[in-house]
Amino acid sequence: MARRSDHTREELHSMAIDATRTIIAQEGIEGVSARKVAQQIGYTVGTLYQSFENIHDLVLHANAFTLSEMLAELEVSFQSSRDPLQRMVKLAEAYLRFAETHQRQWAAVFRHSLPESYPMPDWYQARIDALFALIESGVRALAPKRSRQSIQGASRTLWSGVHGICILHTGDKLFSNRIASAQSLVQSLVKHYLNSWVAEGKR
Amino acid sequence: MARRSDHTREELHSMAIDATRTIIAQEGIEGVSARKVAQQIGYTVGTLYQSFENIHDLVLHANAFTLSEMLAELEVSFQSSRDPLQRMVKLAEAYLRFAETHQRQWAAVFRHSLPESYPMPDWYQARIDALFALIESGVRALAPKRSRQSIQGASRTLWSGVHGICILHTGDKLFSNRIASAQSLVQSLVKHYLNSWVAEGKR
DNA sequence: AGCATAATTAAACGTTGTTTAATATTCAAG
DNA sequence: CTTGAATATTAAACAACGTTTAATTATGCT
Repeated sequence: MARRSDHTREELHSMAIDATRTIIAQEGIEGVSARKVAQQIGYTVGTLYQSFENIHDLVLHANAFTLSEMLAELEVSFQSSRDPLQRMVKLAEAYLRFAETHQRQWAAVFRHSLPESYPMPDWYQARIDALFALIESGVRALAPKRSRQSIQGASRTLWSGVHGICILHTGDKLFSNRIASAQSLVQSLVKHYLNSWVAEGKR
Repeated sequence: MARRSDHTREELHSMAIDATRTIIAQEGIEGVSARKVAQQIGYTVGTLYQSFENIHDLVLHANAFTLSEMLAELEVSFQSSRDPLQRMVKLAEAYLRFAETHQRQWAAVFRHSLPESYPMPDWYQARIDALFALIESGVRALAPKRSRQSIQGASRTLWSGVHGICILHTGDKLFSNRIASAQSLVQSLVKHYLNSWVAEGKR
């Protein structure tokens, strides 16, 4: 039996999250189970339930980690270009690249649905907000004069679109990418949408 | 015990699909289970497994039904306007409206992931192809001179975008729609993207 | 009527998330 | 130190899940 002095509560917590992330990376989110995680960290399920409310809580923590990783990469890409439009293209490409590189982790984030009885925690929502804040700042640079509402709308429209391409690209096989690579789709979307949206603002 | 003369194989098949659709509509795809479906049609699980390979097969049939319903509605909307651009806007709006109206059914279609050991059946893929064919025909009307490749790319880009908006809207985790309605996002996406894409073809 | 065929069921298996009571460990007070 | 309260950990249980099995029941054919 593992002794309680072997690991602190905090250590246990992060060990479980790490194990969950490993399982997701190897088998996808469907492969995650309380028993499997427990076994991987050398404890039993009961101990796991001392650190996490339920399995959703655990997966949510693993997914939050993924979101943070992604945000870090996006921020690097964001800085990689000075031209505002090019910056948005780079950002979208980085988003797609992350989805491709960390397919299962990324899928876990956006496929995992929690029961309506279990509302999304604030600390998790904060990650998503940070993501959209980055996008909005990029869009704002393209049209500094436009209203906050307008910028928010364009950001959400654009990023929903980028997100949609990533979903249909990585997850399902809605289209074979022999015709057009996902990257070219993303480029097409960002350039054309922002092109017309910026022009609208100058009319 | 239900007698086998009570219902033909075909009746059983469609009874099970109907029951599945009802459960999805009421409780979402998470509420579907073999036992629940079996009980609702007055048989036991074993009988269900005589009509369907596994639970994925059953859900797939229910989802195919949903896709057909959606396609029918989209076709009506497609005809509702003569102007090619307006037609695409209507099409996208109809897609969003369906996603809103049949939230759980629509979510079931796009959240259900089948194991990689179980490839998507042709009859299911055919539904998706029909959907994209409709979209492509609308895009082609906007730029008849452009290459098949180009039209396919634009169609997929655009519809991935529309799809993404619907996902983030109905899941409504990502943004509160008090700023901009999903409908306005969809309109914005379709108009601006096609605007610039069509212009590019005329350069 | 009787036999073969097929449909249906009840029961089982292994898995899941979660809870429970019992046990083991820690920590503080005497 | 020892004892006792507090807590961590475990093993076992529960209900529900997908799926398979053997046994039973209904059908169709000769």
